[in-house]
Amino acid sequence: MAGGTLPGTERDAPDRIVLHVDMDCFYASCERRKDPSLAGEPVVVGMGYEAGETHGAVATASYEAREYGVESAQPISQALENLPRMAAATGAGDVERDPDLDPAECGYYRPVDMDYYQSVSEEVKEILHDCAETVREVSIDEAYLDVTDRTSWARTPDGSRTLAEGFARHVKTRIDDEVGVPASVGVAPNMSTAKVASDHDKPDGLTVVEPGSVRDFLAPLPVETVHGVGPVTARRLAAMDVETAGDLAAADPAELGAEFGERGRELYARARGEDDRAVEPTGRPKSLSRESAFTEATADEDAKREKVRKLSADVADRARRKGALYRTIGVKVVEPPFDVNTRASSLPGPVDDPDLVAEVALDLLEEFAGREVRKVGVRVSKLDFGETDQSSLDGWAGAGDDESESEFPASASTGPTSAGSTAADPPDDTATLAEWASEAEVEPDDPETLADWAEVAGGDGPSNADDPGGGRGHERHREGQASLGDFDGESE
DNA sequence: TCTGGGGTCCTAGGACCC
DNA sequence: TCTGGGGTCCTAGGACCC
Repeated sequence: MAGGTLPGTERDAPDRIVLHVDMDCFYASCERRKDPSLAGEPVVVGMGYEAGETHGAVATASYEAREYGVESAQPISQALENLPRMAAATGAGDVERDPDLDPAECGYYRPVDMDYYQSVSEEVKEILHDCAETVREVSIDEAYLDVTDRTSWARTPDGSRTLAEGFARHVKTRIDDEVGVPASVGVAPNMSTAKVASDHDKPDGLTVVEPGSVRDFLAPLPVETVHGVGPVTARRLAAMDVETAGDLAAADPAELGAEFGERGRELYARARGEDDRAVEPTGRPKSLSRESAFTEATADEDAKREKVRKLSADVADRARRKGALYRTIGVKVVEPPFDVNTRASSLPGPVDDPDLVAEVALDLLEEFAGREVRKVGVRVSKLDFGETDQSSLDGWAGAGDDESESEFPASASTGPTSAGSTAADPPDDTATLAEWASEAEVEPDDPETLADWAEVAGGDGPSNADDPGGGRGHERHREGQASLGDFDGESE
């Protein structure tokens, strides 16, 4: 900081200027950029359904579509009741419409085109990084900017507005002009207030909350507008007679702490506009997952396993492309009506091994054999980006380039600590793998899975490769692991 | 309202160690 | 040997967000 400042006087540190940029109904806006004839029309972007189908859920509805009661997360079937689909001629996502319907009362339905949205998002983020030193990208359509050193809370000469407001308008206009999608922007002295501000006047809004007026701005708003208060918390707060952010700000923090733990105090602070968090650039992801619903609940083992295999391959592939090793592999199994189960198991060390993801995931799935499921998911976590050192030299060669991995299974050449790499790697590495194997033997916790690990870890690399579908892998090595095989449960 | 997909963080209980 | 307390890691579930 500036020379001569006394350590004790930092209380006078200038108020920060934080922008929260929130793209308006982003997917729908992207569809409009792709097809300008959709401008001003009701647009619904749906997930989990094919073009023309009625299965899936609404990802984003344009504001025009919202007028008809279409909401995010709504089942498409219900959205269609509120807003029928426009006729075929208008685009790939549309089918023949009932001739009795008034076209003026119909909407345009589009399936999610994530690659395209991602590319539009990157254009926006480029502008944001151009406008601020520090950008925290929260999601595909949302980011925080700390622009304290780019502008000021001072007012323009005529006193009509702050310089910060002008700066925010500049950011907003650039996005509109250069990318062609609308954004709402909130400006405030901290992140949580900026977040509320950006939401205050959507779409195409710009809300500035100056340092002295934060409490007054928040006070009248419904408590759900505080970031972190969802339906459950709102209901519990209502039972305590807390209905607005002002009520929350005036509540007894000790009571909130007793009722909600640390989170209660956090929400209390936010409602008071107190938030010291620095805007920090987005870190590495903590987990990667993929999930997929069945058209209708099924108990068909083959169907379940097939889906889990596919999801496992997708997740492993994504992890590899991101350079992530993972130490925990898990599944999610959703049973009707909507019971979410998760199971996970951790490996002794981080790996990049698609076959292992599938094996462990299928093992975990076995617990649900014979039960109806409506959705399954696969997740890897305890990610390790191998930030470390020298291993990158030879470990990186094959990353993201499957073709180059000729003699060993995919798992053998990609990660520094890949489980399959025993055969090829220096003694150093082998020692680690031997440890894993022995660890597996002394902990008969989850016999099948551990058998698999032991096999993979101690294993003859290439034998691991010839399992194209990842299919019935269990028989393959049950023999060699007699001591662990004893545990063999209901399967087979 | 019969519910899509991808994340984060927190809590609670159990295992295990000192 | 018993008892107690503290710390850490693990898994499962829940709430929340976009």
